[in-house]
Amino acid sequence: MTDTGGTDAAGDLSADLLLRPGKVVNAFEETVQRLLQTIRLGLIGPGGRLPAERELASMLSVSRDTLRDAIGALADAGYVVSRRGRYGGTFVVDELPTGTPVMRAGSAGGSAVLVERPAVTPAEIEDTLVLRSILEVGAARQAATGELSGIERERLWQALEDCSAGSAEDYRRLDSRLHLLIAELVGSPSLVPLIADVRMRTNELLDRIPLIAANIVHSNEQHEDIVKAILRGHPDAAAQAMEEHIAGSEALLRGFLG
Amino acid sequence: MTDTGGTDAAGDLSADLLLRPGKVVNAFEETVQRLLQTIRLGLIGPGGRLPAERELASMLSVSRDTLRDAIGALADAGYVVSRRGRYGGTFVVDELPTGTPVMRAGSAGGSAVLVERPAVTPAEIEDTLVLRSILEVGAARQAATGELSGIERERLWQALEDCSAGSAEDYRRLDSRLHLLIAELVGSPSLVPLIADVRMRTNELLDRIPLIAANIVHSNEQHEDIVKAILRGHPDAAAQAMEEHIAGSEALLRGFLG
DNA sequence: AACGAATGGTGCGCTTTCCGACCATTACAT
DNA sequence: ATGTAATGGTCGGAAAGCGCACCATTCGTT
Repeated sequence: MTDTGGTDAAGDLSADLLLRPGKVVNAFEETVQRLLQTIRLGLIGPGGRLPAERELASMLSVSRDTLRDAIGALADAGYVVSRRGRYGGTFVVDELPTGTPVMRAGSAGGSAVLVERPAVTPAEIEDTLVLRSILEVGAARQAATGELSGIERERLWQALEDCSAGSAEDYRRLDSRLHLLIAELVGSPSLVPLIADVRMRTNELLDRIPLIAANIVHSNEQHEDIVKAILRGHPDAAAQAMEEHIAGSEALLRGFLG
Repeated sequence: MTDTGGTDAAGDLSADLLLRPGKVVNAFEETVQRLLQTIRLGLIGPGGRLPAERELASMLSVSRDTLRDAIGALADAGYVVSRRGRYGGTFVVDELPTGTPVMRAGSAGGSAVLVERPAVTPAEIEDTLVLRSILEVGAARQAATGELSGIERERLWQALEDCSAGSAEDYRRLDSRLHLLIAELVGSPSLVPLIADVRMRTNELLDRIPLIAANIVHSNEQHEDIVKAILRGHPDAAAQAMEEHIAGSEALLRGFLG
């Protein structure tokens, strides 16, 4: 076992918790997950167009080949379609496939396909929910702390209205969009990917339980409380509203999956 | 520019904020940073021994070659020494080198060395401080929420005492250790690397400003408040104590670097 | 109808990383 | 002394990823 040395008396600590893989696996799967995030979290909606391959590869710091492999996997899974020629590009399909996709090595040719995710442990559920609470509540509080420009206030209100007006099938995506916008308004670029990631994990859990119409109505009311608190600049109120909002789906998830 | 599609009216959103490189650079530099974290954050103290190369490579999900390159770079920089033979291994040196190390391509042979970090932008400072506030305050609150075992309470108290008793030169490391232990006590494995990372970033900033003895005394008093609040199970008190603690170094950093 | 620009599609060589096997060294056990 | 187990050190082939150049297709413009 790891020995933390003798200079200080403190016993062996959490060294193992830091010595873990950084990147999930390889550049290819990493890229697939990234693109899946932008699609499933609604940052690029149905019918929307992805940046050109060369530009996108540059954004993600991967080679164009790797990016094309990832796009190919997403195309096979039915998430995107590519058209070439001028004003062509890669587009998100109108109706997204259902189910929770994850990667598996392809059976032939060296490419890969998307398959169902196997299972989820109670520990992973708890991990996700706790982390989500910390990040989202903290983001709401910080968003209400800083000054917001007129444009930002407008965008926030617009996202709230979209979320209320959207149909049930669009709800998950529009909801993610609103939460992600709040994270963006905090003004800490590092925060956005973290919340995006934890929301992806949360959505995977939510996909396993039924969607109840009454919950949507309730969520929309809470969204309004959150947005109002942020716009008024009340950090504690925003944090509390977000906490209650989070607690709702936490109870749901613990009830169905715990 | 990215078009988010026409199905919903919401304008183009933060797509760019998600489409960014995942891993910092390559496996080698990633590994160096990881090892540097465990050393500089005090998870493995001076004189401490790293896990065997084969095991460590497995932990970090990199090949043994890459790991050895990273260890070699750290050895060149004076952080570790390797001894071979039975009961040998790679050990952290007794006196850590000073300065803020970062990677640069080696001049010969394909290896690399550690050099000084160039600069830091105000935006990056703000990003780090905001993220730190969210994570550390949230962690303190959550740590005070859950039940703690006797062993955990003991470790927490021990870390607090170590921190108070440590000399000025050890303070940064022992301080990080205490904060990281709090994160560990939350029980959300995903949280620990996040706090470790934001602490590394914070420490890099703190290394640029003078260390004042009075601040250490003050910090230790605040540490005691935080730990007591956690042990007593008062989430709001723990959060507030942590917030005040954070605010201290925030003011310091903004004053010197802002 | 012809041209040009933007885009996806394809092929090739180079570097990095990975994987497995084997060698060299050391300290403890016998 | 001898043996053995655990460790760092070294080598060679395989795979993944990268960077670049070039091809093929489709649109708008002229």
